[in-house]
Amino acid sequence: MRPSIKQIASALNLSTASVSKALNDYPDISLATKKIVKSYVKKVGYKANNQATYLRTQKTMTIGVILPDITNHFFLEILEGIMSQANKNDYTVILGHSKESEVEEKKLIYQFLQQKVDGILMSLAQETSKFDHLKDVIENKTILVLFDKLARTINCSKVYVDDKKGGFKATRHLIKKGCTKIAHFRGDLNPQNSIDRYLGYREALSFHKIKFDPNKVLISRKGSIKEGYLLAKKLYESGVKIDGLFCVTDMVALGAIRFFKERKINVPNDICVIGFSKTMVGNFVDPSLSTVDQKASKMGKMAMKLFLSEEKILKTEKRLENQSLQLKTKLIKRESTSKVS
Amino acid sequence: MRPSIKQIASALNLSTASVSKALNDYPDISLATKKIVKSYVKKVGYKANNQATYLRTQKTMTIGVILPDITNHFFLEILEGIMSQANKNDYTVILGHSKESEVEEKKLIYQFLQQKVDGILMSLAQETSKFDHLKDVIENKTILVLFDKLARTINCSKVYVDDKKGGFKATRHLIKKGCTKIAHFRGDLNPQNSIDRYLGYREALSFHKIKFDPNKVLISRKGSIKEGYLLAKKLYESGVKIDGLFCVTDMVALGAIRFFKERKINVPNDICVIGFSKTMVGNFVDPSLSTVDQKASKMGKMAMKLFLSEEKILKTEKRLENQSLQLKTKLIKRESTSKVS
DNA sequence: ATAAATTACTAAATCGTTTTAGTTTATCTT
DNA sequence: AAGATAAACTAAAACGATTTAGTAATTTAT
Repeated sequence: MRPSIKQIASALNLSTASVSKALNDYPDISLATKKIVKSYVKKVGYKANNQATYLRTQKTMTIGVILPDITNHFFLEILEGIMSQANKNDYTVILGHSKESEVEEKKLIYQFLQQKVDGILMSLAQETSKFDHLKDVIENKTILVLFDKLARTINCSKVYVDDKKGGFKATRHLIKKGCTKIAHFRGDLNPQNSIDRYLGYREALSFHKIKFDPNKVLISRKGSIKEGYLLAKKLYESGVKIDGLFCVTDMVALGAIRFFKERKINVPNDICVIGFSKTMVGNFVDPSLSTVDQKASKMGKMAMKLFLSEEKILKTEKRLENQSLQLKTKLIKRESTSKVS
Repeated sequence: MRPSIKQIASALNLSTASVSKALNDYPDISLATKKIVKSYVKKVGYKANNQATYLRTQKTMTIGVILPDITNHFFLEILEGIMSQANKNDYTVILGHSKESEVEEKKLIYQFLQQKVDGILMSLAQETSKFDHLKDVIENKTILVLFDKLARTINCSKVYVDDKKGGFKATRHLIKKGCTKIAHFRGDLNPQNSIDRYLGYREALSFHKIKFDPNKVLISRKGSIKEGYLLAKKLYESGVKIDGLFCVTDMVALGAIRFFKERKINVPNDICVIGFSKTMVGNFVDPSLSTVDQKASKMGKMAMKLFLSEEKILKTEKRLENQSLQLKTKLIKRESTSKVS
């Protein structure tokens, strides 16, 4: 077992206070003893016990991360971004998986508060509609950073993507490829993201003087492949003719493409299809899927950076001061829209 | 801020000892006071401070999980399995990402030991060749459970897949489809997994009286899509004719298929291809990829269960007693081998 | 009626650190 | 040379829980 400060102190004929101070570079310890302590500590492999340290400092050097869907590559890239930044700054990451459930999300938050994490970085579950648990985080003087799916009304740091502009870019891309009858499979009404993408779609249409047709807009609630397939089928059977399709997520787009393939409708020549999110799969399917990159990894990195800067302010000024950050999207052109117009 | 036991004690005119005992159902506290304490605690929302509790109990109720590649869906399914079990048993999961690097792996282990996790569940990085850090885990009386990529010589709990049988099944499947000239893109020499898959391949060949041809075996070091592509090219240009291909991972298989597509070689009719691991993508590509399912989620679940049973023994008998578990694989037949023989 | 046993509590130590408020010794002023 | 200052340490309290050993009040046994 690793030695404690007490054992080190008695081995070096010093008080525990001096050992602790030497290790933390207090000015009232002589350079000579600092050297002795540090070299001895290195020799025996002493490491401070984090839990004990917390008791005095109230800092655990851990953050809690809650993801709504751990199997979604988008969130994993975010996680990757968070973790690499966390590591650099000696933070440990506790992971929670809300499975898009509000109940699980709440449980995780209270578990994390009990673990005394220094901050919680999270994306809200689809379901989540009440935000009391988020307020509790702030009331516990724990830093809260929301990313991707967030609550506008909560007063905390936020990182999100300019979905409207993203929707605009996707739609404009289809228009530039010569599409004039562009459908949109939008997301549910609840999370702001899909509303914004829809608004971007509308804006691109009106910007290019294309008349908006509500019959070309269908709602996907779950954003699954299956739903994409079914919506494409529904649209096809309704007799509405299209030559372009912008889907709220890559998964929905993949489902739609699968349907078109079955009906021998050629993508991109008959219909151009574009998704949203740059999921991994999109690169491997045939045709490869054009999409809008949300820069997931950067999002994670930024979320962690916002946490760090808030932590700094909290330390010096004893108050939470938050900041918001909007990231730009990037159009990824691939085969599913590579029609020559 | 949440109240401490001290505040609760003084509010109820009790000692901190009695409050603590009441909450932990000690027999020397009357039922009446237990009721009073518990209802009061519920009212004010008291939750024990985990860090403080640890100091006496030496239990943090956290486990550390180290994954070599967080972007690999296989490991995420394992993580999912671990986390759902962990949640059920009130454990918190700390996540580490070794990025297939031995140095990072070591750093994470020592970070976790410092955090005083109750156990470490991990899969080794490709690179890892020395195991001193694993021994340190055990010496610190911390439970160690290895899964997937493991070190045979380390005395700890293990969950792994019967790779040899898996390789056998994959190869036999190709043979049943009528393939007689079966190539194998095997993994590197280091991790046991790829050796075993290779041995399964050999065994299936000899079982079906097909002569082994070393020219049909190529080594993939990184297991990437690109490498699969290059190996297929290399084999093709070497003039060796094949009608079946078993790849050490799905990624390698995808790369190979990409090459065959470019050369207008039809999969599965000209060459049947099968991968290993059941990654997500395999289901979406065209043709969809046959593979060997490693039951990742179950693996995670089992890893956590082994931890829990070891924890139980540790608590009662104060010693580490480990256990190993081998899981069966499952053949997933899809389009890439759907030739009619 | 007295000793023994039981019940229901509490005081205080403890876990491993950090930090405040001293204390001792040496050094500097004037 | 006496008082002030500075340097280099230490004692002890504190963080928030758990647990051992002990105590007072009540009940039981003889």
